[in-house]
Amino acid sequence: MVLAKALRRNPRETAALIAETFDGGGLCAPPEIAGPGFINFRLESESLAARCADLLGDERLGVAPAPAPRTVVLDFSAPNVAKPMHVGHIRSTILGDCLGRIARFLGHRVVSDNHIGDWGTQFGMILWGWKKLLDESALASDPIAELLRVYREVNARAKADEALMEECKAELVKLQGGDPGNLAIWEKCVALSKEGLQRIYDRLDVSFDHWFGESFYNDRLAPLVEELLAAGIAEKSDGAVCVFFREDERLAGKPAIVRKSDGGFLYATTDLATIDFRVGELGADEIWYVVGAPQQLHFDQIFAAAKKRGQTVALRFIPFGSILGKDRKMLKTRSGDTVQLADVLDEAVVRARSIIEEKNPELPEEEKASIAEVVGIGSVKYAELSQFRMTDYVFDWDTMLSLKGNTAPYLINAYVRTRAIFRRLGAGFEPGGGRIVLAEEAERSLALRLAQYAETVPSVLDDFRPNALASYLYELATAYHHFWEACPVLKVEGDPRHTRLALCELTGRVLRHGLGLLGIRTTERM
RNA sequence: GCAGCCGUAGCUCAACUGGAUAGAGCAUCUGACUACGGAUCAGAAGGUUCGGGGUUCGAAUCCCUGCGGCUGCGCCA
Repeated sequence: MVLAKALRRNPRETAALIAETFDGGGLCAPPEIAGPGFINFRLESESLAARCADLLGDERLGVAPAPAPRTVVLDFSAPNVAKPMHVGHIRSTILGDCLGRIARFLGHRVVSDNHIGDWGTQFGMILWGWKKLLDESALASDPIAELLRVYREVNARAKADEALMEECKAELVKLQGGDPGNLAIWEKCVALSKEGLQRIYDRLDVSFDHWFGESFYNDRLAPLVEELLAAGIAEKSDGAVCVFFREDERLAGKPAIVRKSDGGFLYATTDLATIDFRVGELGADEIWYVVGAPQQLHFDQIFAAAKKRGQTVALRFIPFGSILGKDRKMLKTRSGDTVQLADVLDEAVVRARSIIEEKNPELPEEEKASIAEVVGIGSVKYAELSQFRMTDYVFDWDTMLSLKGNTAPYLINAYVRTRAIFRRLGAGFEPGGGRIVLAEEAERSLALRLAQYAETVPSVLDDFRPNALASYLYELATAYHHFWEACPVLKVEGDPRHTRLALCELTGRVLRHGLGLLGIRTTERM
């Protein structure tokens, strides 16, 4: 129909012409024309069966590597130092990690860089609090919690006390001026925070190639601003240095400030310096920013400024919406605080554990614990990845840990069932154990689904939609359950048995692999 | 005020970027089992895709407009 439109011809006639001249070469039956001009190709069972046999021998499960691999610097997670990660960081961390896994699998060179907020105004308050409010023993037992307590308290006090706010600013100025005492405290804070963050990343199975935080760029900022001024890209305005975008209708009234009137720099400055570094030192062809949607304007400005400087690197902003509570407001605890990521993970594991306890109490303790970890963390990740990143979504334990529907437990369970067959069989899959003959409709539709993995995985990167992969896996699991109901495996013999074992084996592999691309582990039992 | 994102079943979400009768899950109702793991499956019901125009063979999707929600808008990050 697209072709007919371009040729300005009748869609049905065009379709008929194509259908007549098409030679399926044995792959599929003669095409049929339907509706306003659709052409339906029906795969022959033999070619579909041959495809399954190929997939069984293919570690990549049919997914072709990208024809033109790129070097992608992936900017995600990026929490602030001395503040705990809260649920808002969940999306960036999980989405970014997943996109990195998929890009790597497709053959791209992915350099993940955790651009942590380890420099900035918040350190004025932290330094003041460190000196006046710090509880050393609390710091020793739980550094992150103590840093948070201090930060919150100073923040609350400073809001109501202008003199205190000035003292905080003075501490910041000392730090920025290189005061040894403040620098030492700052370094200690950063080190402690990194340890705490790493523990969460370990649990999430997320890792980074680099942690080039904001402070890494400190001595590159002044020269950058001078260069911008010299090139006529930036200009002075009310004492500050700004980049204006007068030629751009949308950004015309919204300059990016790269140096404050007091001489300080801002995150726009850092972000521009960061682009230089990533292109120059990391060899980036593309930079992907997995950052919340509210930062849209900021990235529009940064990208426009980079373009003015002649940067040709492909800059991609990958925004996402907010996580809401059941009241449809930003997720908060009962006491009104932001919800901490570590608490979310703990609760997910506890809830998963109690479900396992109920369903399968006879499993060994140790196995129960590890299953609970996989299912709990997997559920949190899957809830995130299974929906379109831009929609604000409602955080709901019962939905994400449900054993039914589009959830991690359902998918992991489907995988477990594929393994159960072979456990019962007492042996692994034997590729030479017979012929694959797709006789039943449930076998055919499952095989078709399996063959579609090849096209589903690359499509995720078209618009950065992991939910497309999630939804494929869910449909695969559903197809497998239909097959399971309709086609007994171990009660038949010969080719039907081999065919069904092959389908179980392939389904298991695709589920495990696909969940792996989402950053979710599987278990053999649950 | 200006800009961005969003608005789909009672609820939570899809819809391969312009295609066929808009699909799932939850909740509701009806069925199947002494089960190769029922942690399952079959079925029913549920819709003016926020309203109104437009573009075309064809619109949830693109354009215009109104309404509603969220977010951002020169010296925080």
